[in-house]
Amino acid sequence: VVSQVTEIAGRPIQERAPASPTRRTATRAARPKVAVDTVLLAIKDGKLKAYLVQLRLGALCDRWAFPGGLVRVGEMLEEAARRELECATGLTEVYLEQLFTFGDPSRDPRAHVVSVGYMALVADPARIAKPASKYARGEWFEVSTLPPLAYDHALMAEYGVTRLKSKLEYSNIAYNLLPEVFTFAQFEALYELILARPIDRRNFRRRILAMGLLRKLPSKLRGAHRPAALYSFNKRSLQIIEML
Amino acid sequence: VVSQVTEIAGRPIQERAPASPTRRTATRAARPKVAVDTVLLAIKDGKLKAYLVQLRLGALCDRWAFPGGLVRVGEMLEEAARRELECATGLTEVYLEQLFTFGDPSRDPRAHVVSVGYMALVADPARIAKPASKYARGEWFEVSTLPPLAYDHALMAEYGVTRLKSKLEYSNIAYNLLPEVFTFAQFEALYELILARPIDRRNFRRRILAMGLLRKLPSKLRGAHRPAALYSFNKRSLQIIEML
DNA sequence: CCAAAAGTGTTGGCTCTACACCCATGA
DNA sequence: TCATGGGTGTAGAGCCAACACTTTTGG
Repeated sequence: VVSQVTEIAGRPIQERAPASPTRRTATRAARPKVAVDTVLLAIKDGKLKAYLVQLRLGALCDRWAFPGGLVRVGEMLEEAARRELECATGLTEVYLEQLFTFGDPSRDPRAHVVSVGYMALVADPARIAKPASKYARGEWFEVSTLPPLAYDHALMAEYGVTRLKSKLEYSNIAYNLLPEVFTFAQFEALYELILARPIDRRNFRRRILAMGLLRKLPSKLRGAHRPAALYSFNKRSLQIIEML
Repeated sequence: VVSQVTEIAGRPIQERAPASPTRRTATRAARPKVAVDTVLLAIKDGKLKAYLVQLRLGALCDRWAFPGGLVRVGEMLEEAARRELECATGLTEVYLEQLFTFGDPSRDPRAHVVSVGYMALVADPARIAKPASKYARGEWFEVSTLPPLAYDHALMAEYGVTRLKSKLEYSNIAYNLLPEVFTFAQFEALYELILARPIDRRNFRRRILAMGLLRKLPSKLRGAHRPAALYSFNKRSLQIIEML
């Protein structure tokens, strides 16, 4: 009943040259497509927010979704995610991390599209450019009150937030959400905000400073009150460290 | 040699390419394909081993690889992984968990195939059937001394072992690697084996038993020496618990 | 009675948590 | 001088790690 011939080795063996893709695909069995989608997160107005875009055209054109699109032949997954993210936001050089791959055939009503979900973080949510023409608009939404989302993007949002929460506890990932230089109060507020629980200031400060993650800068922030010491991360690359 | 019977019979999806500019399929340009590959792990002869298969045909036919293959249209990713795993081993009902998605266009020299990597665990490595005809043979290898692997499967193996190690520390995932009923010594040996470090028996036993993860059975194991109490897991479903 | 694996408690050090007041500045 | 947010220390509890001998059985 089942012919194994098609997939000897589980992979198409007769396709060694991408020379004549058109004619070949015409006769070939339909295959799922590959897309990437990126949950872009940032702190804005004291809230954890996600960036959503609205498609200009198509069946789902009035629904919000995360920026994403099909992966091209010869393209790395992360490269595709960066390309689509830049197209939607103008951002380059963001922190990017693979979340999970969503393959439910019904997640896209039009076709079977397997989507590799990414999480992206930016420190400065204001530095978003107008989206490219394929999108009608883009906007930041508080993650706790997202509008109805296209595809399975609500689930993706959950994965993103969960990953960020847990990674805050065992890595220095927070450096992606803070400016180069910040006060300790900002750092602590970030943790309280995203983990959604109060943190004892004295214990937290003692522990964090003891682990040598931050560098105290000579300058101070002058404002309406007692000046705050300024800090910056010693290493702006991902380190796995128990934070809490 | 191309027979689409499998695909078409399985779940035909009319791909009519709606005029959507975002995820456009209109020209049927070449797209990356989607595969799944599964790192199957088990404890055998007191070692952590992975199951590898050798392809019967194709360019890579003398290289070892993890069981896997292309995802069909309309198929869930995990479903595809189970199908390929059963085809290679006869096993059903294994524990399966998504690891990571590997998308390097050069990972498969023949075509751009994005592969969703899974980790599978079995308690009884002896219960492996002869692989289906597409494979020449299958064998268990110690994970520390794997033979040269096809594709990027060496990397996948690393992801699998790393995931297993870390998940042993914060979940009850071990129930997938032990029989229904076991002695505490077996349980502890599993941890020492996979984490590759000695564990203090008294501290470990006290902590584990205190967290109520295991149920002590009335019977005892009789052998050449002092009989050992038998235990079994209270819940044989994944629980996130700090174990170490 | 011997070999081999199973089973068991205590102590000291360290870490974590709880908790409240003074400080520096600009307005 | 006052309002506001920045900055600091201590003590008690609980947890964790280190550590070695006794028990039970089969041969």
